[in-house]
Amino acid sequence: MIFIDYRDARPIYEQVVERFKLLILRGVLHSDDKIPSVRNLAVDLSINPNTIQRAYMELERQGYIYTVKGKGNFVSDSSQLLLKYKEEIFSELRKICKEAFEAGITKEEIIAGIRGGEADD
Amino acid sequence: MIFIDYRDARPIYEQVVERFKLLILRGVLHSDDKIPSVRNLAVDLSINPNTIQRAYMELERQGYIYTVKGKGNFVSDSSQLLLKYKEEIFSELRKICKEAFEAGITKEEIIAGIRGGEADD
Amino acid sequence: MIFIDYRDARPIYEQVVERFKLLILRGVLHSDDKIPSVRNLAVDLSINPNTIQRAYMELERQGYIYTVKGKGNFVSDSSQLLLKYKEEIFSELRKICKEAFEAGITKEEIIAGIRGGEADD
Amino acid sequence: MIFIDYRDARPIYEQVVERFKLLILRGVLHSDDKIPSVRNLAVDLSINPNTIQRAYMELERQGYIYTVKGKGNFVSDSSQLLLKYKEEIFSELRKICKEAFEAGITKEEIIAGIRGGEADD
DNA sequence: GTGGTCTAGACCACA
DNA sequence: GTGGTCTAGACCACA
Repeated sequence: MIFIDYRDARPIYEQVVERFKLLILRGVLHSDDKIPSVRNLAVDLSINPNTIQRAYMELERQGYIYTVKGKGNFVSDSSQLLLKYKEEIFSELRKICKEAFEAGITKEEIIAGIRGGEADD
Repeated sequence: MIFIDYRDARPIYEQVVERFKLLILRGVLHSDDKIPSVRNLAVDLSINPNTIQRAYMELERQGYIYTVKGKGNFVSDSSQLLLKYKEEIFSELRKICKEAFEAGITKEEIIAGIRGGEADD
Repeated sequence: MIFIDYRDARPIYEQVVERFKLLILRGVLHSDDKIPSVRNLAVDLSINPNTIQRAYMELERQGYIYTVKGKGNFVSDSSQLLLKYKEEIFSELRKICKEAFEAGITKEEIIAGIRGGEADD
Repeated sequence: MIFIDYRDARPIYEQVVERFKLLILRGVLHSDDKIPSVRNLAVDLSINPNTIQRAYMELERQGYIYTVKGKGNFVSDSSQLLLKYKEEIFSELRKICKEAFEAGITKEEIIAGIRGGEADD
């Protein structure tokens, strides 16, 4: 369910955060589902529990999971999350578009680039 | 001409690289213009010469400037640069769009977001 | 009568303690009323009996209930309890006000904030 | 400037966060002041650098400091911070007042308690 | 078992 | 020197 890409330059905890966000946003994980315990996931991925702990802390801070001490971590009510995530994505997009405009790229060029670019992956 | 934002989380050398790229792409700096010496710029910005050196190395690697030993650093022929920069921007855009698609955001939503978002700056 | 909010960051036993305190202070439970047995409540709430046991121990320690071996747990004489509870609340309030004063917030600002804030619930 | 109270039940990192918040809010530390490096403060307080690191991360997340990699941590522009902190305090106050109201304590009692309570510390 | 905090210490990028 | 990430492992509160 969760995997780490060691060629990815990003820190491990950040990758873990992103994987869970996508699993939740795409509806693979549902509200109140229990996610793996810090220790279990650490063993599964062969990484240190502290790193998982940090990822879970961040997921909780961002509202994707909630923690019940002594019980485990659970998926939050996801209804609001997709909206928030879209806002994040759009904010990133706007930042890059701003850069693009500064370099003289037009809005139309960008839209054309996106129109054509989806098949890329 | 060049300034540093210490509140920006990015490393200083990266900020310096970006400023020069934009100055060149927007035509403020022209082909074969001499840019400040490593030492002068370091003094002007009150930062370590190593940091400027690194930024210039990166700019040279990316083809934005060329170095003439004993003479200084000069802006490259910019005709190809804008195309290359656009490719970089599009590559970043595609990366984010990919994330968006993975979370179930549609191409139309993204385009609408960009259409509306330009006034932001 | 008693419920648990798993999204509440506080430990479960603490939530149970608080619910009973409020039920007693607000007169829903009266002196010498029998409260549910540890086992029954544990089954009802689907939680570990140890957790209920711990909550009841804490309620007894604070004087809200008393235990009769072989009979069950009963609500204490509540006449003194409200006074004690008010003292607890005031102590918490004073702690926060102290923090506020340390940050330069004035007594008047606080009182104004409370005056206006009541409608919040 | 910073000290730890080992009798305080709160975690060390939380105490460090609070001390710095108060120093900044009260104007002891000013915008762009450098705060001690992670390692130095760890040595001074005889605690682990990771604990300080965590406190600084939290201070940055809350907007009290900003980090320049390789340079150190610096106090943010504090003009907005006091407002935000007041909101936090008022939110806590409202939560407790709500509890108080639920137990039948009146607004007047609370205000009287605060009026009289300031001298307490 | 489960998460939360902390210590001790390594290695990296950046300045 | 300075922060960022990570490992290894301890001890605690809670369930």
